[in-house]
Amino acid sequence: MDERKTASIFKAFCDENRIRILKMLRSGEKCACKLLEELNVTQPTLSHHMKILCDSGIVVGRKEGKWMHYSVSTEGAKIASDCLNELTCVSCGCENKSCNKE
Amino acid sequence: MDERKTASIFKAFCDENRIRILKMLRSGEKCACKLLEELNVTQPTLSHHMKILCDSGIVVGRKEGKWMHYSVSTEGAKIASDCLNELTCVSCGCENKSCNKE
DNA sequence: ATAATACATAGACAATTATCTATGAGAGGT
DNA sequence: ACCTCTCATAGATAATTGTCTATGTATTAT
Repeated sequence: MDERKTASIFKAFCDENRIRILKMLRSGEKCACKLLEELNVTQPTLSHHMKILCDSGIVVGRKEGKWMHYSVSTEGAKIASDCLNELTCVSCGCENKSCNKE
Repeated sequence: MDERKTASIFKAFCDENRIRILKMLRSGEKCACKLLEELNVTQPTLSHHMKILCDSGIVVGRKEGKWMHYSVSTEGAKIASDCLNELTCVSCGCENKSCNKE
């Protein structure tokens, strides 16, 4: 995966309001209006953050009538997790410095 | 962990040059001068990125004479990984929406 | 058809960040 | 003591990002 794409994935996690949104989504799918109630931002600002979260693949949206329901994407989360592990060599499980050698 | 701290951890991963640096560090500890050779940035810019990486806990520095050697912190990487899993509920291993309910 | 509701998009603006040049600090070599 | 080398810090600047107001687009209710 290229650096640009990797960076875009982790942008999901580097804003305080987006972290708050993700925490709210841990308990399951939430309507945008519900998220809006609990964040001190305007509706367009929430929309902006949801776009970043969806673009990163971490969150998926589902339209239902007038409402948008957002939830954490299991697949997106796995990709992010794998990506982080690959970058930090946690997953290899070895103490060998030569692992992951370029 | 509060949102501010969480965001600061993941800032390590949301810049293309920092991703490149992390990739270089996968093969083990590297001198700053070595990293500088492979990145198209000036020395102060590299220094700036290394500070962010160290502040996030993902990277640790070791001074040796005139040189600074940087490497990925296994502990920092584990914290980041746990943090990501907690945020995206990957680690719980269940399909139950009620898990992680706030 | 009209109005109301929920969300997205456009554009402006302020805060943050990435980058640079210039300089400072510490370590070694002559 | 002086110079050189490596890295950090300070300050300036441009690019990016987060936020707002205003407006547009669907969808639903009357």
